[in-house]
Amino acid sequence: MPPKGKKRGRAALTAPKEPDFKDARSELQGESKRPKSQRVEMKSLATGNVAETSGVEARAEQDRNKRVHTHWLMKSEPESRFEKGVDVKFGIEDLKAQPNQTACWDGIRNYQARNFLKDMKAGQEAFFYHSNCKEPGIAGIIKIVKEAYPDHTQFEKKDPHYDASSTKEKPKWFMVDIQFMRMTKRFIPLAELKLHHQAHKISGGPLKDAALFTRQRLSVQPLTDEQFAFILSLEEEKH
DNA sequence: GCCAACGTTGGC
DNA sequence: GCCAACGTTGGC
Repeated sequence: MPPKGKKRGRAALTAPKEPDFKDARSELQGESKRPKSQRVEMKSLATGNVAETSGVEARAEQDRNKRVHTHWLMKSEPESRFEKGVDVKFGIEDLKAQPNQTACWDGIRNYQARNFLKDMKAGQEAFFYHSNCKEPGIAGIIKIVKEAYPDHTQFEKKDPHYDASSTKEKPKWFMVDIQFMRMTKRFIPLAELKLHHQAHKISGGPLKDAALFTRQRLSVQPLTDEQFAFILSLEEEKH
């Protein structure tokens, strides 16, 4: 099962300071747009009933455990691009070619994306999204088959995503294993999703606040049940 | 290849 | 702790 991972994803090559977890919380509820004072209050509410634990990390983990993200969208690049001499290409066809059609999702070096990886539960489904390519959009459906564990590439000096500031005792970056489920019945282009997003902003439809548009650069993002179902329904349309 | 969006860094 | 400069993401 443990797949041999392929390099993928784009991420900061530098090693940023440990982040601010509050911004990673409740993105879909638009919490980050609240005034600071309100955010602080929510934070203490969220942590007030956990007297035992302390520390930003532990609280953030508990906050995440309360969240109910059921579906995901994961971006990967299907066309060759070299990062520190290494090709980071990993399209859905590359996933299909892996042993067991399974791979580890390594190379994520953004805290918010990492936190979403940690939220993932085995069995949950995600869209496999092709980014930074001729035609960006959703190509297929994958399933989480192994929950978050340390990303080994952070310790490998030659890896484009090596992070000198991380230790095996306290790894900074995590990955999950995912397995190919199926191609979508047709490729669903970003341009089409964007049209729905625009329409839904007016009608109040499910893509109104989809992270794909509101968190433009996030490479691992949650979808609500409604968003996932809506996008799936687009498969049936003729184009 | 351009460049808007946006996350991170570091000076103050 | 603010915020300008910088670097990356990723569509077009």
